[in-house]
Amino acid sequence: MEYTAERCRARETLDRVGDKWSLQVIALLGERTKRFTELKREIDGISQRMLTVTLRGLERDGIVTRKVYPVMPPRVEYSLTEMGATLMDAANTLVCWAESHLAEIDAARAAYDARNADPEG
Amino acid sequence: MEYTAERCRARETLDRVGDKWSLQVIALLGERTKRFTELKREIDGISQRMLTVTLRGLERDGIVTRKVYPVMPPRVEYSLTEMGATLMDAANTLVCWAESHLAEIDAARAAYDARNADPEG
DNA sequence: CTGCATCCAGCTGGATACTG
DNA sequence: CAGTATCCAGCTGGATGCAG
Repeated sequence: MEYTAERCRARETLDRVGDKWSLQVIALLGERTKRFTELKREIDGISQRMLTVTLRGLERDGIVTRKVYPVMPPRVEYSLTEMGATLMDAANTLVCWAESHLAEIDAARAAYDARNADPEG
Repeated sequence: MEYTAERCRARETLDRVGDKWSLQVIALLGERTKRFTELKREIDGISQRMLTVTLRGLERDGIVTRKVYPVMPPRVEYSLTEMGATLMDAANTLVCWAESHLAEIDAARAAYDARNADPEG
C-alpha cells in the first residue's frame, strides 16, 4: 500500500482546509448562505483581505459558490456547494477528534515540557 | 451552536497534522514501529531537520513515542501512541474525501481559471 | 458593501555543515 | 545512526489605503 502517495493527496486537501480561515468559513456557510459582511462579522479577527482570499480559494476549488446581485450598494452571497457540504462532514470527524483529545494533548505537552525543563533528565 | 469556537479548537488539530510532513509520518508509523533513517528513506523529499522537527512535535503532543537504545551506533525507534492511532483514523476520513474529490476539485479549478482568463467575462 | 493593491513582519521549511 | 546549529528564501497573512 502506497501510504506516502496517498498522504500526498491527503495533503492537497489539508492545504485547502488547513489554512487559518477556510474551516471556519466552511462551517459558517454550512449553516446557510451568507453575505460577505456577515461572515466578516462572525469570524473573529479575520481581515477583509483574508476573507476575500479565502473565499476566492474556496470558490476556485468548487467548495463555495458566489452569487453577485448587480445592485447598488453591491450584494454578494456565498453558499456551500454540494461538494463543500461533504467536505464539511469529513472535516467534522477531525473536529470531533479535536474536541475529545485536546485535554489529553495539553497534558502530553505539559508532561513533555516538564521532562525537558527538568535539569536531571 | 458556537461554530466559530469549535472550529478554533479544530484548527489546533489542523495545525498539528496540517503541516507539510506530520500526516505522512503518522501514516508510516501506523504500519509499525520504525527507525529514524527508515522514515527518512520512506518520506520522499524530507530533510533530516524537518523529520526531527516533525517527530519532536508529534512526540510532544503525545502522538508518537520515542525509544532510545543506548548503543553505538545510536538506535532510536518511533511508534504511534494509542491517541496517535485514533488521530490516524480521524485523518483517514479526510484522506478518503481527498481521494474521491480530487478530480472534481481539479475540474472546478480548471473551470474557474478558464472563466477568469476569458477576456469576455 | 464588496473588494483590490501594496507593503511588510513573522513563520515554515530547505540547504548545509558539524557532533556524539 | 541520529541528531543539532545556522543561515536564508519563500509563503502566509496582517495593516492600510483606494475604488466601483
